[in-house]
Amino acid sequence: MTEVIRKRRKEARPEEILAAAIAVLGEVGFANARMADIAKRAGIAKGTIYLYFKTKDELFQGVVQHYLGPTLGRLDDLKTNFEGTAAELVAMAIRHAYRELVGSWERRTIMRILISEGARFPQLTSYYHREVISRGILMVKTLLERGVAQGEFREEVLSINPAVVMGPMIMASVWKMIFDEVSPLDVEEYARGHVEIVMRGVMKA
Amino acid sequence: MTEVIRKRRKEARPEEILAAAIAVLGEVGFANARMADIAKRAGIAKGTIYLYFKTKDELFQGVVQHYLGPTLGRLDDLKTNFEGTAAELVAMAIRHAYRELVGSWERRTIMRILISEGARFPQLTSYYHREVISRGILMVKTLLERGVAQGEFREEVLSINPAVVMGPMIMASVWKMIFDEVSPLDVEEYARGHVEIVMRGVMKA
DNA sequence: TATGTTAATGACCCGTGGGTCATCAACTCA
DNA sequence: TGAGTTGATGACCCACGGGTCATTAACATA
Repeated sequence: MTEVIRKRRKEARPEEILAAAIAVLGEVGFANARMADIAKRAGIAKGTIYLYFKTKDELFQGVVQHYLGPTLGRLDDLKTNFEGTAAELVAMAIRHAYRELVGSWERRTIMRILISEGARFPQLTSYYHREVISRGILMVKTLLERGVAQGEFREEVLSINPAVVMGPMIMASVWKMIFDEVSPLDVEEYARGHVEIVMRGVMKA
Repeated sequence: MTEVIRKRRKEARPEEILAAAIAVLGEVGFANARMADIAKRAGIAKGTIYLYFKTKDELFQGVVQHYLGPTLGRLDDLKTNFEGTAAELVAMAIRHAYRELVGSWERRTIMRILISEGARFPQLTSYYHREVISRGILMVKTLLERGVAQGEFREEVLSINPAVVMGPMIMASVWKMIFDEVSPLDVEEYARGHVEIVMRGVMKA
């Protein structure tokens, strides 16, 4: 008869549970993730999760907010504080976005689950769109306009859907999620290609 | 007491079931798709599905093969039979790919489910990679080489990962799957932007 | 019309997993 | 140190859905 040892850690629990949750979600997806497995990974009993999150759905919502929150806003700083050519700024922004979105296993996982389960979580989908996608698009738009204003970029680029510029990044994210085993992606090299083709596609001369 | 009317349609069943299956899969995803719903949509009883497909997994495999099969190979014809500038050919290839992949609800659905459930179907994932992705990449690579050989494209483009060129298309696909409700995508206009930026990014002068 | 064959049915079985709650133990404070 | 509070536990409950199979009815054949 071994004694059952319990630990009371009201403060630390939520974060521990979120960490365990995204780990399991990333491995097997939302539908295949069992609450019991998340609990096991967090080193607690299943019931404990329900002390902090009412349902599985709410736990997922917690995961999204926790791991997406810190990203937001950083991009904005870049563009206002930077002095230099628009070209340099664009290149820097793209690399930054790769680091934040493609380079983060957690954020790739969130994106993947929103792709698969998005219809069941419309509020999270629009949250993601509002906080990540449309911010990114706005940023691209702003940078392109700046480049045109400074005479570095062609004027026609203003008629291009800014999402096109972000496109290759999404592909890289998708690739790392599903094809990396069969054919690993060198993100560094890929990102260089992305910057290169965008720069050329956008600049005058 | 209404009579139960049964129809015997051994030949037509598999295709009817596959059609019902992809419809349901596209609406709710693999994990949330119930065999009973697929049966209902096909106008048959649940047990009937199992006369033609051993398991749910196998049914999904059938869906992928059925709706992906016809795509393959068409792209190849394009490049061998076409006489013209490499630039025209690239533009045409991109537009063609949009029509085939982004424009088809069924193929977007398959891609979405492979993203979410890919880990559970490694053989399907590698099938998709082999038959769709790496073909696309090879095609891009070939076209770029041709453009360089004909002196239309810059030589540096050969060092760019061809997947970058396909990237925006993947984004369009993802977008239509999850964000179209909150912010609908004009695929035509988006594709034009894609062609434009790639052409500029790739051509000399 | 009778008989055999087989496509089709749907009630049923049962493993699975989200969610509950009576019980317990860690900690507090008097 | 004893009573009260509350974080933690895990056995249990039960809805759900994949898969089965005895039964039924459509069609062929003679």
